[in-house]
Amino acid sequence: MKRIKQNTLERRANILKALAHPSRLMMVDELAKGERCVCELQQLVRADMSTVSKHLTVLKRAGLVESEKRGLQVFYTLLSPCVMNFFTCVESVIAAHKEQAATVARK
Amino acid sequence: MKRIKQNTLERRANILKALAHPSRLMMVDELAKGERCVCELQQLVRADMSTVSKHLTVLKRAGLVESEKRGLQVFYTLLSPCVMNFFTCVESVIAAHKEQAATVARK
DNA sequence: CGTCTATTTGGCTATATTGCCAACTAGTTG
DNA sequence: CAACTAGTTGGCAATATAGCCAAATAGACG
Repeated sequence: MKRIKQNTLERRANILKALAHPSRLMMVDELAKGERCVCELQQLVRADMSTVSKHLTVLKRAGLVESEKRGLQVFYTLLSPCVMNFFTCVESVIAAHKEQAATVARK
Repeated sequence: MKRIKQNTLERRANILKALAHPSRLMMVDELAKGERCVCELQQLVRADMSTVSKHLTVLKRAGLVESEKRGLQVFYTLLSPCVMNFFTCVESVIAAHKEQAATVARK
C-alpha cells in the first residue's frame, strides 16, 4: 500500500519522457547495434544536425547514452540496452489496442 | 540494418509518452494492484478530479487502461501489467546515472 | 595560422502539455 | 422531480518541447 516517493516518480518519468519521441527511439534502436557518430544518426533520422544533437542531449541527460569525442567526431553509446526489452510489451499494448478499436468499430 | 517504420516509432513513442508523467506513473502503479475508481486515484495523487480524469484519458487513449462505469463510479483497470517490468531497467539507468554524476563531480 | 569538418549552443517560433476552474452529464436517492 | 455524488468536458493561462537557422567551438590539416 505504500506510495512511491514523488522524487522517484519524477526521475522515472524523466527517463520515459526521454525515450518518448520517434526520432529518439530510432536512434536508440540504432545505438543498440553499437556506437554511432552523430553524423550517422543524422543520416538515419534525416533531421537537421542541430536537432539530432539536441535529441542526443536529451538522451544523455537522462543517463541513457554517453558520448566520447574522437578526432572530429562524437560517438554515442547506449548505456542501458535493457530498454530494448520495453518494446515487446509496447507492441502488445499496440496490438491489444488495435483489436479493441476494431471491436468497438464493429458494433 | 533495416530502419523501423516511422509509423511504428510514433505509436511506440505515444505509449511511452502516456507513461511519462509522475502522476500517471503513480496511478499505473496503483492500478497494478487491482482496479480502482477515479475517486481512489484522486486521493492518491491529490490533484483536482478533472486533472486526474484527464490523466486517465491519456492512459486510455494509449491503450494502457480501460474503464467501466458501475453505478456512480468509474473503475479503471490496467490492461498491460507488463509495463511494470520497465522499472527494473529504469532504476538501473537511474543508479548508473547517479554514479556517473558522482564520478564527474569527484574530478 | 587559416580553413575545413563535425558538433554544440543560442535564439526564435510553433505546437503540445499541464492543471486549474466552471459548466455539464449521468446515475442515485429521497 | 429535486438534490446529491462521481466523473467528464471546455476553456484558459503557464510552461515545456520540437525543429529550424545562425553563430560559436574544437579538432584536423595544409
